Amino acid sequence: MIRTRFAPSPTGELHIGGARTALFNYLFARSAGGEFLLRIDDTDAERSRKEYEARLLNDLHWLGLTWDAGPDIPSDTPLRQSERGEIYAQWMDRLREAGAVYPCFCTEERLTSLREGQTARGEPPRYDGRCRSLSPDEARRRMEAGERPCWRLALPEGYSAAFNDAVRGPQSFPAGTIGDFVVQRSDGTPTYLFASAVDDYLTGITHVIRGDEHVPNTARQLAIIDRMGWLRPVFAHIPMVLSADRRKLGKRTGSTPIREYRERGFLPEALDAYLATLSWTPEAEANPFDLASLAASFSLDKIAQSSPVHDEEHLLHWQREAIKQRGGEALAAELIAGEPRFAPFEERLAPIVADLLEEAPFLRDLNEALSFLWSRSDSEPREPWMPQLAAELAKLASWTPEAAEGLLRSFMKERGLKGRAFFHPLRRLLTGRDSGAPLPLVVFTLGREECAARLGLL
RNA sequence: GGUCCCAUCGUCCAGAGGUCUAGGACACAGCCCUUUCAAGGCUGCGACGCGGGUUCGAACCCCGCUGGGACCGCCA
Repeated sequence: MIRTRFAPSPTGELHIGGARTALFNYLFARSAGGEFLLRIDDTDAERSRKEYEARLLNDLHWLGLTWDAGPDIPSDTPLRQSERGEIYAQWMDRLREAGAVYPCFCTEERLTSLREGQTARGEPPRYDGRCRSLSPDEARRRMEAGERPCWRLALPEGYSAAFNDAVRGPQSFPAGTIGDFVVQRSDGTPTYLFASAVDDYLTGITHVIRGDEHVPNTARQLAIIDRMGWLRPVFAHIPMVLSADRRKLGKRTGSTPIREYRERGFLPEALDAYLATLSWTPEAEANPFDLASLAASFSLDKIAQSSPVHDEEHLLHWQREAIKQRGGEALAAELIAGEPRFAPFEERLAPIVADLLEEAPFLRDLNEALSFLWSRSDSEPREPWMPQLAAELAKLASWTPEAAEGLLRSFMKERGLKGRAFFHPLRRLLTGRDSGAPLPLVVFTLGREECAARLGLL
């Protein structure tokens, strides 16, 4: 059974890059009839915040993603790393028993100057393995004296890692590229590298789909996985989404939180459809606004290897398409839900909404564009022919947009009025604006009485 | 600096040696439609980074260069 996971750290809000990683994991799992897990990687107690976790879940839900296991789903196995301390401790013991790790007493200062020296000499900065040669007795003595070491994985001599990436193909890391890395901090908590590998193993993750900034980590995690003799998951590193300045989409560089797009009125299906075009394209037959359809079209080997640039213009395009997709009927209902004053026009609202949504990509625009329905502008000048028009409108046999249009046209012709000379003052009076939906639709939506009232008949 | 990755219109994607005088979408420009602003329809603008190979033939394969990016934490 295919099983994927999205494992964000609750240290900030979900943004485009994270959402896209989550979506791809979701899509891949669903495309294979597998499971999608949500795990919270909060081993960094200092930076992790509970409120971010809640927001993460909220945003993910809003995007329409569902998971088969997650921190909000009751289970025997907690999916929050901060609650899995005992599990990591157990596996750390195994690592220790196997002699795969050693305690390191190096100070932060030494580590820093070590790095600086290496960098200055043009060497790759990495731990030099000094504490590896510490005798067990010495190590015990220092621990008993109160020193708190961190624990590093003892990389085999000449360790090099190779794996086959599902999107990037064969990858290899020459020996000597990485040094003995920390698996457990001196405060006893596991590092991401270790906790993540353990969890992926324990939860049966078959495919690790993540941003390609993690490629170097894979070599390290492979060292753990191989040392423990675990079955390796398939790794699929997807190109990171870049901001317009072509930098990593980070906290600082133009990474608008998903929450903000939501607040600005974007539709979740618009976000999903947009996200799906970043390094991937759904097949032509797929409905980009439907996650199931997207999933049916998804495949890892169709993911491009170059980094896409986040472009809000494109997002906006998908928003336009998505809102059209929703249709006048559904949108009219939402409009009323948000603004009760639209209620009186309920049964005539859909057509004008359908027309308007072509130019108004957001619900709030629709709201704005239609506010004339419940707010009259009585200060507009009335033309002498208006009461007569109102009278004819009142006698109209059937009240439909088509009938209204027919009457408007013939009335205009009979009076010898030119298009603009007729429509413009009418629009001003009826809506208080210079532009908007086609007048016949405006008239139809307002209704007989309201038209009569505004035209000065009553 | 080291390691790894990437390289098609301004942007997002197609393109898996001939069907490519490179296709679509967004943006932009023009035209049409039109009571208005839009939308829509049509047309246009616009790219295989450079240099070498391999091949009868290269956007697609190889090498080099250039450019861009990521990573090198007791962050994830």
